[in-house]
Amino acid sequence: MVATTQHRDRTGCPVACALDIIGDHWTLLIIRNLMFLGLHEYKDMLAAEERISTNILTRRLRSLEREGLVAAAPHPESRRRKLYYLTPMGKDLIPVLVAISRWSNRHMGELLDIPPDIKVLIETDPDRFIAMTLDRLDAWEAANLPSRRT
Amino acid sequence: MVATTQHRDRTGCPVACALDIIGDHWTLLIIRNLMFLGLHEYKDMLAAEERISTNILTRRLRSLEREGLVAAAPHPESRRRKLYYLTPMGKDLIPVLVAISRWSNRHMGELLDIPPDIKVLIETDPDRFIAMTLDRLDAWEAANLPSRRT
DNA sequence: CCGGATCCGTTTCGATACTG
DNA sequence: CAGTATCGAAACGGATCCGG
Repeated sequence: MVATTQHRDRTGCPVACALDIIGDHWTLLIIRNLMFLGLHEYKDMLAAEERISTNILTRRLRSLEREGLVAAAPHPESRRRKLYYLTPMGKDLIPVLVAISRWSNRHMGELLDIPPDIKVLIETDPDRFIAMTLDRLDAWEAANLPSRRT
Repeated sequence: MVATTQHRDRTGCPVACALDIIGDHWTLLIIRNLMFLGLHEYKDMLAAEERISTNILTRRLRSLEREGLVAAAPHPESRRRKLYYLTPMGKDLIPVLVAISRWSNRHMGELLDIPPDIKVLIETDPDRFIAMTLDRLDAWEAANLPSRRT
């Protein structure tokens, strides 16, 4: 059996430790799917525009579950499907994603394709954007994870 | 000739675009070396605790220069050595690194090994920590890149 | 001595076909 | 439709070699 992600014996550096968990091409994209794009199912993420392949998606989801950033609940419509969602530890990455987005907006703005009002909001009032996003996630959880409403 | 980093034809998503540039295991560590650790030379980065290997370091430095996050100046003591430093675009990643560090502090605090006062500062007043860091970088540039003092 | 390029064995990734 | 098996492609890691 091969571990999906063995921690490299990195160091005590906060950046290095975090990168051991989120420092690959796909992990933050999955977090983004769950945080901003409302993609909570395997098939939805497969269909997302970056074209992740099936084994990679499975591997990353398992890794994220093991690390405690993502959890899965049974799907109400099917025993096989699952609803993936961010744990508090995963949701806590929102400032990272927002910082990354702001950097992209500043330095490769022409290439990007996001709604202008979001672009403006994220630039002028990132804290409000964060609060709105967290509210959305809470609402989703209240609607879809009734059993573990905190 | 093989490109050191071919942009994957990702999407217009700010997160995806940024990850095409900074989304690998080593790039952000090199940025960290330049931003926080004062490691401005090839040999210093090689000696840094994460043990990057020579070819990877070279490849990443070239990639970062090509992307415009890092630049190199001639070393005053040797024609062969170079002084690597962050461009404005590279320095602009500081909120990203700070956000990552804060996430690490919150979720894997016991594992980390950073000075307690820095840990407290970065948690209580990240903006001040950022300002201090940028001041340090400016001072370094004024001392080491006299020709391009802006 | 030092930056860094090259070669090569090993590991990881990724696309596709396939299974239950 | 979620997840696995397979296998070729790419990335990594380190030793070594080169040029100044």
